[in-house]
Amino acid sequence: MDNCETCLVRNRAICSALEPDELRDLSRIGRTIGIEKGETVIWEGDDAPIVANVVEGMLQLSTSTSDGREQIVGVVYPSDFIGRPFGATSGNSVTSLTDARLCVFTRAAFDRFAQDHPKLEHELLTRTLSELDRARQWLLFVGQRSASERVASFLLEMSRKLSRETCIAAPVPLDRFDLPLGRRQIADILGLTIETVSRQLRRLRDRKIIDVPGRRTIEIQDRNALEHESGRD
Amino acid sequence: MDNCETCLVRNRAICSALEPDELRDLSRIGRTIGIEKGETVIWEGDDAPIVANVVEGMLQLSTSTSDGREQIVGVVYPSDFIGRPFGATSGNSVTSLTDARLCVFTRAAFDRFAQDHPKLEHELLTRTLSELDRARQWLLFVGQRSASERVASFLLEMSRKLSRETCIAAPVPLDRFDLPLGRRQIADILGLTIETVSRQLRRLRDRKIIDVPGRRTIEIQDRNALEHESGRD
DNA sequence: GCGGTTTGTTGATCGCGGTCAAAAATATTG
DNA sequence: CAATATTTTTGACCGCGATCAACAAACCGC
Repeated sequence: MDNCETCLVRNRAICSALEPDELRDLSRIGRTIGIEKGETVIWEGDDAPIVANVVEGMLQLSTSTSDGREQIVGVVYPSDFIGRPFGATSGNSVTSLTDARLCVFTRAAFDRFAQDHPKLEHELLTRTLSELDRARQWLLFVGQRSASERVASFLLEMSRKLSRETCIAAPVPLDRFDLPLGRRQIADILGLTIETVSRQLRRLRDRKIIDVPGRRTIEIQDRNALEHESGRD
Repeated sequence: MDNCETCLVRNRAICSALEPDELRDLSRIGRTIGIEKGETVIWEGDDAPIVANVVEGMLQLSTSTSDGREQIVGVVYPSDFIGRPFGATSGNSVTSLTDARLCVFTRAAFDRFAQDHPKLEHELLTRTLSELDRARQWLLFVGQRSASERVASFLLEMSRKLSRETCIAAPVPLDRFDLPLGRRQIADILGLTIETVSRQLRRLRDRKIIDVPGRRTIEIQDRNALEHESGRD
């Protein structure tokens, strides 16, 4: 791998559990790759040969029923870990929503490395436990939230995530930002149709809670109202 | 703890990763308790002081929104592990759906034990990864399945689970069984109302796919048709 | 600039499953 | 066993969000 010292997610990814010399060993078995929007890096049901850290970008995890319906089961951001170590086949596909960069390892090499480094395994365990909690939060979202709540929550989440990425020191949510996703992708993530997303955005605009000057630009005009709409998570 | 050698889940719970002497050490810090139907053993948001193996019975994991709506995010069976080790607060409540028996540990003692036994941690990690997959399957269920698919899947699942419990050697699904749950609980698990569950059961009965001789008794008359209704998972 | 394509918006309609209300079946108690 | 409480079934109705269809706007190559 190129250079862990300058890595954007050095302190937030699983690597943070390792000492400098261990990190060097790990870096020997990995490499970073760039992937472009829309690419699928792991296929559901496959005995996926890789695992990876997300360095940059935004990817979706999706599962589908035998008759073709698809459900987004999660979204991952920089410093998140993707793939299924330790033998089992991956239960979901991983597709990039934006251009992205990953720090990938062959699963075999990663598994071996993990077995020898309990600290890494422990870190992976706590992360997986958190991931499980997030998945269950998502369940609440999909199972209980109305369309308007979903759209409002989504906008707030994006406002947070986008500020985070640009400036680590000051995670102040942005009131104006460009969506990195199209309506189709937003709709998929929220489990709605693009028409419903569009209508909800218009409703929020009519009520002067947000403004949508360009199709991809969002300006939050009344944050409190938006939080209220979201069901105050 | 009383007696790990005769424990019903000795070979299926996390304990299976341990050698006899290690198991003895673990057993020193745990104890089995009986709980009755409806009891909540872990509260959402609490800094839950315990973790446990399920020995007998069936429990639900649930999360709720700030405004009171509740979502069942999982169901656990014998040999499953519950609770949140390593410090974080529990993201969901755990409530027994039937009378149950748990093998409980204080979280502090369990955490310490796990740190000293990487094998146990590894086992816990692989289980948590599987649990994550199950949660994401559940997401698909809640997000995409129609009421009839949900009810059909549920009946098939119960038919499998109930046979498993009675006879480990021959996991042949039962065609006739008593539901351990009332309509209210079934509805909660499936994310439906009791009325809808009732109507779907009647629809299946009318079509001679199942029979419901007593309110809690189910007899599967046409398993293929039922599988077809379930969307063939 | 202009056609063509993709992406997003708006409108009309429909169906699933929720809600409310009441009846029926079953459990529980004295 | 009657009397009450609880659980389940059934019916009537309604609203949210999907679907289908048409239109508008941005993007693209030339």
